[in-house]
Amino acid sequence: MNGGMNIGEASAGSGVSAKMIRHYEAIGLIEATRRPNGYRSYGPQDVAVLRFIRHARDLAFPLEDIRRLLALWRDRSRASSDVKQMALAHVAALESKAASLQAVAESLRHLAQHCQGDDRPDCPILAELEGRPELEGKRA
Amino acid sequence: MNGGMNIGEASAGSGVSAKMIRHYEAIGLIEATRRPNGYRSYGPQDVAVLRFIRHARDLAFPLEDIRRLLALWRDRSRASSDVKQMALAHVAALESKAASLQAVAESLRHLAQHCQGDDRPDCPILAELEGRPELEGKRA
DNA sequence: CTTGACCTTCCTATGCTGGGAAGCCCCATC
DNA sequence: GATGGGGCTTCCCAGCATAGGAAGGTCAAG
Repeated sequence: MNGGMNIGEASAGSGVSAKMIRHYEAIGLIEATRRPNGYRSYGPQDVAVLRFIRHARDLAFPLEDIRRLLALWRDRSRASSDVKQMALAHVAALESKAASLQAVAESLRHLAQHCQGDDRPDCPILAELEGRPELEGKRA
Repeated sequence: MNGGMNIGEASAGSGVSAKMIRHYEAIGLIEATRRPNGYRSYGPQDVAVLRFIRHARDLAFPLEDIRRLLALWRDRSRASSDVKQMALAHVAALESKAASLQAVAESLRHLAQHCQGDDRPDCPILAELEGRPELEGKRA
């Protein structure tokens, strides 16, 4: 017990898979000291970082955001406004995504509503997908 | 004018990028006849298929679903119930995804609400991300 | 010493789309 | 006829975050 967990223990203690821990290291999100035998070694502080990352992922922050959040987290002289700004921007992105999914679901549900759903082949859903030529030029 | 559009025209006429048309062919979603010089050639029917695909993508159907939708579309003896079932399952998936995004946004918004957002470093958002150890074992 | 659990790296896949390079084809214009 | 340019071809790479697996090293217990 020279004070260091192997990746498995760090994983169990943080809820981040060993696979992901290595990945986060590969992309420079975290670092790890190595034992003489090449094994990664983690201290409690490292595990705290991993937990932080997982929590942020649970809140659907992209890894690039997390990189900045970590920097803010470690910077004891940070301004909370910076964090809040990131959070709110992220909230906006999430809500926008949610709204557009909801909108699509909505319109598809309407289509389905008009579909008999019986043994006959007539189906407004397929008819809609088929669509009129529409002369539509540009796609987003 | 032996009756055949090149991929560029098919793209313009369907709203599907040439890149994607080739990709759809590569994954076996569509086919294409070739001219003697190797160029792909598309007829109006092919363009209709591409439009169908694009409409389905606009409704966020995954390509595997589209594969089945295309089969149903072509099958004149299909039962509309099959289509409706797929559509409703997809609607459910979309709404579930939207709801979870919304839920995450919600909780993050609450966190942000309690953050002063000023020059001081105190930030409940970071505090939450830091989190208590929680003894949490398994992650989804 | 063997076994087995753990660790290492490296490659692959997912789902959908875009970007770009290298090279061929064809038509119009000079 | 030669040249230019735009379209076509294929193939590779990128992202996002995660998981799976292969091949091999390491270590502790039996």
